[in-house]
Amino acid sequence: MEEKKLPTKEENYSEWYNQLVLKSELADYAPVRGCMVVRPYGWTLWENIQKTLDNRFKETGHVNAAFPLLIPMSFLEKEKEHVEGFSPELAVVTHGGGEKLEEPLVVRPTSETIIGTMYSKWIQSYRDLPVLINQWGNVVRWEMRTRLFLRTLEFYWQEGHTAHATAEEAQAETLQMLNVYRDFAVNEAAVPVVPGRKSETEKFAGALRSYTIEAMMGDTRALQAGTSHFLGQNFAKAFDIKYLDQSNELQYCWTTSWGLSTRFIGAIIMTHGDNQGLILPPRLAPIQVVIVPIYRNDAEKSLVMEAVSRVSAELSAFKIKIDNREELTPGFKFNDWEMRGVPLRIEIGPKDVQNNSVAIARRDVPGRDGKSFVSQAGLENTVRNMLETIQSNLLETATKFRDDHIFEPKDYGEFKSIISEGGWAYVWWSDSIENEARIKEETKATIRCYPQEDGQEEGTCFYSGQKTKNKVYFARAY
RNA sequence: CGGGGUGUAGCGCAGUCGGCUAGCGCGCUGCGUUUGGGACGCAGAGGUCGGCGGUUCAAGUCCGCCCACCCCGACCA
Repeated sequence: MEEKKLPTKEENYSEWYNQLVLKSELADYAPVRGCMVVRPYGWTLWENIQKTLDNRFKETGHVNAAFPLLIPMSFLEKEKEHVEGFSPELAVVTHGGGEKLEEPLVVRPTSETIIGTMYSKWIQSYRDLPVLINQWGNVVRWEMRTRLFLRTLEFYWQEGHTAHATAEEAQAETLQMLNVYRDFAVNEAAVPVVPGRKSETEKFAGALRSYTIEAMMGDTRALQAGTSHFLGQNFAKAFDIKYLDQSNELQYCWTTSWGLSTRFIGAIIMTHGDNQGLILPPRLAPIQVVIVPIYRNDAEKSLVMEAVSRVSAELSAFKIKIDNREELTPGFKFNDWEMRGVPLRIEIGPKDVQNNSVAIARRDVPGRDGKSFVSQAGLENTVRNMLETIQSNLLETATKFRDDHIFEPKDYGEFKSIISEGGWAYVWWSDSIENEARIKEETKATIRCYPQEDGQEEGTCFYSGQKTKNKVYFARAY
């Protein structure tokens, strides 16, 4: 069974990641370079992410809508920084219906421009505000180097676009949605993240301020797992989004945008996966419990299957899968479902029927230690408790891993060895675009975020030696 | 776009000082035995050797051009 074996995580991280995505049947390569086919197992995971996030969006007053895939080129050109930021990675449609188009259309890389255009029509009065709309969809960015889930030419995401009467309200929305992402990452995906503000160089093209949740992957590299942008009045002015306020004066709106993509699936894989394969957080897993029946002959089979259907009925509150494939041995199935990250496995064999028990194995605890025998009585509670234990254990393990790899270097020498040996540097930093660029050039590390605004304490910048109130995380990133 | 690498069965590969009918492992199909940690036996199916051109009695193998993909950089959610 050479084919099912994964490269080890430690020896070849990217190969491990790639094989894991392919073999667990989350995704496959598409016949177009850099594009990805999300397979049913992966898409179900994405749907669970969607449902969870969508609920949070609704709870915070947002509604969903759909905007076009194709955007006139001129729309993008209305905001200078925006078009400069995105033009290198645009896919452009030049022909339609067999004829050359008068104006080329771009396949949306993000929808600020088309949504802004619509908002300028829809918004007239302060009574129309705020507008709180989200869109689930796909976008295309012509990236040079791609990687399944992490960076593909086409990806699936949600993008929220809101318009407000005041800067304060828009800023509050930006931070609220950042917090929705943070909460989702930590409490649903068990991915510990550092929320914070992006540096000037790293911010979104056209934004006044960008915020991010940064996650640490199993190789200690950082991943931007979700972003929320305060766009100020940049897009409102470019797209003429204006309203009459209560004193009958014309004002520009303040807008925000925020997004989280299928990249987050990559974050889950790289945060929790081990040498055995995926480990999916119970709250998002497409299959939470797999039941593997074990029998030697028809007599045993009918006894066992009878118990299996009783147990599965008992567990109807969970997402369960009965693996009744006849042609495969139990041992094979154990490994198969472990590779695909199913949090709990229940084995039911003749002995269990006799003892009114089941064998239950935790994916997050490798080997025999994770396996125990429990009574069929009260199984629903047992399973619920174990899933919760797994969920919190994953978060705990990932948080410890992250914290163990964050260091506070005193000087640039220490900084360089931390970055090259694998870790994040948490340092005092006095803003300097030139110094930031030099550090990136020399170490490949970038500022991941400013975790706090307006710190009270003061320290000495590790690079320039100047006094500063800001601390930042530096890391190599995906 | 720079540097490196690979294209031979669904997947992973061997075969490359030209040579006769192109091979191995896994997977796939059928039958039988198996089944509590990646089962075994027997019998099968499956290939324009990435493409085009050249050299030769003879090309998967040598030469030229092209194409695709992967890895490392610059760019990015």
